[in-house]
Order: sequence, then structure tokens, then C-alpha cells
Amino acid sequence: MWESSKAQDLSRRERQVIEIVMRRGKSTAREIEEELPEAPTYSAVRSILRLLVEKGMLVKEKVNGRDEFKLPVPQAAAKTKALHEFVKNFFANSVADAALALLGHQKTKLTDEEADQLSRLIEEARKK
Amino acid sequence: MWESSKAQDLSRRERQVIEIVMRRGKSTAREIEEELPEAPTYSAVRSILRLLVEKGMLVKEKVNGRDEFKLPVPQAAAKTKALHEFVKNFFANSVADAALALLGHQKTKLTDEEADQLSRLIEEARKK
DNA sequence: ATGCGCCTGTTGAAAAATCAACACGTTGGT
DNA sequence: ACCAACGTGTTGATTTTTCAACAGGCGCAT
Repeated sequence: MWESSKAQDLSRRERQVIEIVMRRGKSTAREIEEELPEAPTYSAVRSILRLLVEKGMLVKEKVNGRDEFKLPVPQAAAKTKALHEFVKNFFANSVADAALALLGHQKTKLTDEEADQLSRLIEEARKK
Repeated sequence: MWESSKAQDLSRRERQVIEIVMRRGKSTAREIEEELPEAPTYSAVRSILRLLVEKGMLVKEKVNGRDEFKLPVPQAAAKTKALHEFVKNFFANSVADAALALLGHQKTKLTDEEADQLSRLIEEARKK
């Protein structure tokens, strides 16, 4: 009977914490404390983590008697979902526009493997 | 002496408003009210807008005696910047990973023109 | 010109987020 | 087994955010 908790509803600190966990895959409270901008006390970090667990945005797991925090879904899937959510919000859901903004006018360099993979995906997505 | 105001520092409501303006390019308070999830009163929306202007995150402009709100920088640039910020936070700054997540495993369809543009960008980014 | 409807800006109350202090439990070294 | 250091969970105070009520202004139709 608790809420589904959209990312939209997260507060500033909660968002920052989720981002760290998304990037790292899993984290201890101490690691999050170290990465948080304007980091508060360790104790405060714990409070935020507890709230996120209550909201179902993170799951807590004992590892060697210590707490580790992870996303309730596989990291890769969560990141992909977040990216598409972002594209929906900022690029009116146009994946093409977003991809162009991502790859265009940039000193981005791709390995041959990456470039080949992307080319293949593009051909698959090309409308018949 | 005023703050630089990173997107990181925005509160939940402020973020929602900025996203709307990013997507629309410009907005009146009334338009924002209509798009906000769990919309509060018009008056409350105005309060949030005023704060955002004070922080320099939005600029206010009189159009026909009415207020319109825009980003202080061109919309396209702001969106691209936000996207790269996102990639930095969620994909450890790997544009390639993000692009793969964006285009991969998706029912995304690209027009020939879009596909051609993207292919060209990829070849430009391919390491020599 | 007058009134009506909408827009505007200010203020302070209500709610939420943020934070740190504290008490307690656990680990690990000696 | 002991102690110190560190991890944990709870609580309540402080700060920030969120919100709506209100007072006044502007445009527009009559």
C-alpha cells in the first residue's frame, strides 16, 4: 500500500544519493558520504539512506555485517530507464535528437568496437 | 558574491519547473502550472518561479505585459549540457555507453536522414 | 470610464527535508 | 575477554521548501 515513488518525487539529497548508487552499482554509507557534494555528517547520510530504503528506491543488504545499498533492479536496466526518462523530459521523447546532441560537436572519441556496435544499432533502427 | 547555482542544488519543484521550461523553450506561469505533476495553486507556481529567477536559473521577460520565463542560455545548448551532465553522473562520463543504452534494445525507429547523420558523427568520432 | 477577470508580488504559515546528537551494537585487534 | 574504533538506528531540532492567502495592478470589453 506504499507509493510507487517516481524519481520525480525525490528530494535534492535523495537524488544525489541515487545518482551515486547508479554510478557505482553498490555503495556503503561511508562511500556515499565521501562522494556527496557539501557532505553532511555520516549520521545524516544514514538518515537519507534509511528514507530511500523506506521508499523502496534502494535496498539494503548486509555484507560482512556491514550495510551495502543497491538499486532494487539491475544497475544497467535502471540506468537505461533513467536515460530514456531524461530523453522524454528534455528532448520531447526524440531518441534521435538526443543521440545527435550526445555524439555531435564533441571531442568524443570512440574505439573501433564502440563505433561498430553503434553503427550496427543505427542500421537496425533505420526505418524500412 | 552570489551563488553559481548548480543544477545539483535545485529542489524537487524547482527541478520540475526547469525541466518543463527546457522542453518547451519558454513558458508562462500558467503553462507551467498545467504541466506540473500534483500541481499546486497558480500562486505557488509563481513563488517557485520567482526563486528560480533570483537564483539565475531562469530569466523573466515581459511579453504583451505578461511574464514569460526562459533559460538564460539558448535552449539547445542547455539541453546538450544537461545531457552530458547526465552521462557524467550515470554513465561515468562514457558517451559510448550512454549512446549504446540509448539506441540499443529499443523499438526506436530512425528516419533515413537521422540514421545518416548519426552514422556520419560516429565515423568522425572513431579513433584513428 | 468602469468593472471584471486575470496577472503580479509579498508575506507568513504549514510541511518536508536536512542534519547532528546520542545511545547502542558489532567488529577486530591485543 | 577487553577495549577502542567503527557501524547502526532513533530522535528531535533546525533549516529549507512548498504552498496559499491576500492586496494591488493592468488590460480589455462594454
